[in-house]
Amino acid sequence: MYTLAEENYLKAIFHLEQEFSKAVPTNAIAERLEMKASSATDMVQKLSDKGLLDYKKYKGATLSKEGKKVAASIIRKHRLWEVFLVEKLNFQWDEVHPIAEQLEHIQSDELINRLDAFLDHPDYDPHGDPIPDKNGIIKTAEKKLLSELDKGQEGILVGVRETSSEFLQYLDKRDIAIGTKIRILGREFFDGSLVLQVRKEQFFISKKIAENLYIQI
Amino acid sequence: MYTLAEENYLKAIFHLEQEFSKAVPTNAIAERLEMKASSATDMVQKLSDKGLLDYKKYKGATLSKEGKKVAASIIRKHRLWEVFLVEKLNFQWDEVHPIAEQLEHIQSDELINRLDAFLDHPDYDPHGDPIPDKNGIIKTAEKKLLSELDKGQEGILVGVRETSSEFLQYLDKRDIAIGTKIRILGREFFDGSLVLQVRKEQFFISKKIAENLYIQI
DNA sequence: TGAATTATTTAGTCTAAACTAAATTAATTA
DNA sequence: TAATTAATTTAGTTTAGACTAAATAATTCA
Repeated sequence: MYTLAEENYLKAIFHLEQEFSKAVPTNAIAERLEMKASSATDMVQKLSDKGLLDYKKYKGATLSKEGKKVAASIIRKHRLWEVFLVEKLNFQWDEVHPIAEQLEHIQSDELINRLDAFLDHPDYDPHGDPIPDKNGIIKTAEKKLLSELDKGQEGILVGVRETSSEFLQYLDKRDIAIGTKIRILGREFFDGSLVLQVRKEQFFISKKIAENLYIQI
Repeated sequence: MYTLAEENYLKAIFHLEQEFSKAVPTNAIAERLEMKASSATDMVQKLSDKGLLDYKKYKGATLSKEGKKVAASIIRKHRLWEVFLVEKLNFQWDEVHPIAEQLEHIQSDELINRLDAFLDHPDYDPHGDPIPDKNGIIKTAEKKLLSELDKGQEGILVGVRETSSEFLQYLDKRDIAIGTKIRILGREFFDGSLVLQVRKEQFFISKKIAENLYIQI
């Protein structure tokens, strides 16, 4: 088994690999985990020695097969617990992250299998993120950022990139949730802001908001 | 907040206080936690400095008011999670302890309050142990060890002292569970063994078994 | 391209929480 | 009660995982 610190590093590197689509700099890892760069270097070297990631000095780190497996299992646990918190305990979707952040480290395969069954084998967490299966396979749905759509296009909100309370409450306030249909009525070139049609209403949203909403067309 | 180690010490001392009904020797704490005596001494001194327990060198430790509160809250969490595991995830009562041992350290009052409500505010865990309320109050039911009953007496099994898998499975095999009615048909003075009536059947049980079953008359 | 800047690593320190071995206090027994 | 044994504490060590400061490598830009 792995320590809490090790698990947090593996998870962070997993997420960062997707952003970078290449080896992740130690600095990025440190920043993500709110630690000093030297701490990240230390841990990356340790995880590399353990075979959980491939690392060349000054070149950044990538997860090994085993590292990916561990990271995916932590993410699976995190997202299943989020579903539990929202579906069963009636938490709001903006409240669950910090609690799932703790629950994801509970060690028991049996527990997770049973939780998965209890929740009816969900495919997505409350933010629209896919839940890896037992083997760590993540189904990646076809989706685009709202900011990439053209005028006239429409689609369904299937996920959010940001998960801060502020952002999620912004959406709640406007009754925009996973599953909401959105059409682009217009776009402002100067600042990238958009005019949307949602149900019978029109919304103005900034580029920053549009860059944090995933749409399936 | 308290560290995992601190929480484990407080919980252990809480339980040991009930066995000793006086200050708990550091050695007993070390034994319970499977650590060396010197480690227990260190931690006891630290917790004493923090005001979580009263401790005089060579005299053992007792929980302070604050220490009791913290310990009770951990035990509350442990027992609520056990109910969840058995009632919702269909675990057997002999499987839940090690998982609850991890879950009890999750920090979120909101989570525990909602879990409590989701479970319909249970009063007892699957082993018959009372669940402390939010304020740490534990309702202690009137109960006796089966080994203390006289011939002819009868009562309901309301709890178990041992919670090892072996013991709980011993009971499962004989269909003895919390709520089962038990009558003492006879007792052997030589070895303290008992003859019981359970439903239509007779059981012979050893003194050791009888000393681990709590009965309400 | 070479100097300046930025990123990364190395070396050494700190703390929590365990340990071993030695010292000390308390309890037991001859 | 004195001597022996048992319980407990103290002193010093170890490890994980953080840190700071200094050194080194990579990148950028004049």
